[in-house]
Amino acid sequence: MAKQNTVFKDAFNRCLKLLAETSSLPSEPELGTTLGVSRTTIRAILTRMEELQLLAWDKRAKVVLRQPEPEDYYPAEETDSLSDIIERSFMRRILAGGAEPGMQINELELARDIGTGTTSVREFLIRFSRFGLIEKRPNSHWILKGFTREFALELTEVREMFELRSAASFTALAPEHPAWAELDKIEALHHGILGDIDNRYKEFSELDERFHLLVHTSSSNRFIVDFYDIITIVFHYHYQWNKTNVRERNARALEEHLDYIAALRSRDPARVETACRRHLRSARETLLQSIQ
Amino acid sequence: MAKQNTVFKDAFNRCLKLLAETSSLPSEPELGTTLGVSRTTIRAILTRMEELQLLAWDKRAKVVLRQPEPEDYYPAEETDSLSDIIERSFMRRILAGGAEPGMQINELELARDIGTGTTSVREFLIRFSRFGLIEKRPNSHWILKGFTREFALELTEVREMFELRSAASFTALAPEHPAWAELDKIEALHHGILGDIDNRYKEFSELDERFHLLVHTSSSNRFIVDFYDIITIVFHYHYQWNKTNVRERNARALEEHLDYIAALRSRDPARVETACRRHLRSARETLLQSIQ
DNA sequence: AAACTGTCTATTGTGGATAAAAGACAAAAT
DNA sequence: ATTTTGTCTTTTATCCACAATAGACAGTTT
Repeated sequence: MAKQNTVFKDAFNRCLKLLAETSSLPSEPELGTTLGVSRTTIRAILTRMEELQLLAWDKRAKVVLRQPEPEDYYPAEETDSLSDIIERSFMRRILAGGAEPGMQINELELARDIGTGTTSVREFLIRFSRFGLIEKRPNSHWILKGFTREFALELTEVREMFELRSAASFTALAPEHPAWAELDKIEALHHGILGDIDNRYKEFSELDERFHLLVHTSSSNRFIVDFYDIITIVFHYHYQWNKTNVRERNARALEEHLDYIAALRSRDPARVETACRRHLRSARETLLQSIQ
Repeated sequence: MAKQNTVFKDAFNRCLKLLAETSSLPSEPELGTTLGVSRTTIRAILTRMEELQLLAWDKRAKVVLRQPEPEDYYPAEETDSLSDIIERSFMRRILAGGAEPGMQINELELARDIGTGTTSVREFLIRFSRFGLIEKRPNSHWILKGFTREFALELTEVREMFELRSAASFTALAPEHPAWAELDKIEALHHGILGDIDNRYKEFSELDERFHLLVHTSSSNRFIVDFYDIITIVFHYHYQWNKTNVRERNARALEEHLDYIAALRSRDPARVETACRRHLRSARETLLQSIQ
């Protein structure tokens, strides 16, 4: 099947939303910038819109003919990139199906299972290996090192070093640095969620990532920022399978965040360190609890 | 050309050395363990040795017929794995040929240049990307972020955090832990090289890696140990192109190491920290000097 | 003059094919 | 009863082909 046209389908769906809001579409380069794709893809989208009688297209004139209907959209399953599909499949496999440490991982079997070529699986595994959960035996299989207690402890040890350092450098940012404005927005969201915690506690996960990423980014160190990818993926999947006391846990974490944010604002190093340590300790406990 | 038989050729060459030392070779599984390859490869080696009239092989009997000659060996160029070749080629390219930050890296062009398929180049770039020197634009090229001063500073910042932490945990190792014995050996090598520094200063680079890896390993943290790969590759190539004052620099580093080793032995945290910091500072200076 | 479109080329993402290498299993040898 | 060998199957490493996507350039429009 060579390359899949998920980029086209996803951009097409997003373009339908744009189309719903105006009577004519802008120029091809402008659309390309807006949707983050090349002109080739834009032109494919416009062609398809013409076919569906959504648009009358003649050079610069791109007149909207009708509102998009639900059936004009490509189904959501078809817009996921192959690497996302492989990632989800793989994570489900190693988290669900009795993934004992030491287990062998077989590229070919994985590929057959997911219904994809070996090349893509292989590239995924190479990319994934930087998370420290799998290891390659050259000319042979991969080994699953497992989502174990040790893994969680090693991960959080580094996380704590990096976040303490980043939090310290955060206080040194100039007052006009955009990070402070972002911090304001994040704080406001915290209050918003806490004010309606029973209905909105599920929004925490995403906000958590946004907040910690902001802190890490202020280190201006690519290794620290890149490391946060590992945290993200681990917590992302962790949130999906540990559902005990989510509401209470999240409420507590939100309070800790607010304390942490106030400490950052105070620019008092000792206070920042205390607040940061307290929050990281409870985050670690939460993670460890979910393991066994 | 499908897969290259570099595993076979390399193992064959190593097997010739074994053959030179005995009158008959051991069993197939035993050879496999010794050379780190499967029986399939061992049997290919034995077959080849028979063809070259080096060996009379009949089941368990593997009688050496003559000593190997230089022409029995496969040439060294043919025993390098493809990924090693790609790595060297790539590093030469980005270090030599005016590698400005922001430059685009083209998989196809790189592959043509090296004379290999695109898949292997792609996989190399994915693996290499964890070193933070390149970055992928999805559906498009890679971008060289460059071996810049910022890169070196970010690298050494993390290195210092990790090494200080590792050095501290080193002092907590039980006296019977094998790391202490390895430390003894490393210390002896330091004295050996310092005693004949004019002739042996080039041995420093390898010893340096061995010493720091030992320290990092004592952290028992996979992320810290894995990070040392980045240091290794950067210093490896760094040593190849910065040749100014090598003798003096290495002599100084050896002295610093000895001081650092003595501090580790003392198990005095403050002393360890001082010695470690001093050495890391001068290592950073050396690296920075070579950049601009 | 600047931005846009038409057209064409080059590169990336992905499946498939194939030689090399690993490894499974039964029969044979110690 | 192990260990070794012969044979066979499976998997990995690598190249190649091709659709999707990006991107370049010249001609056209505002």
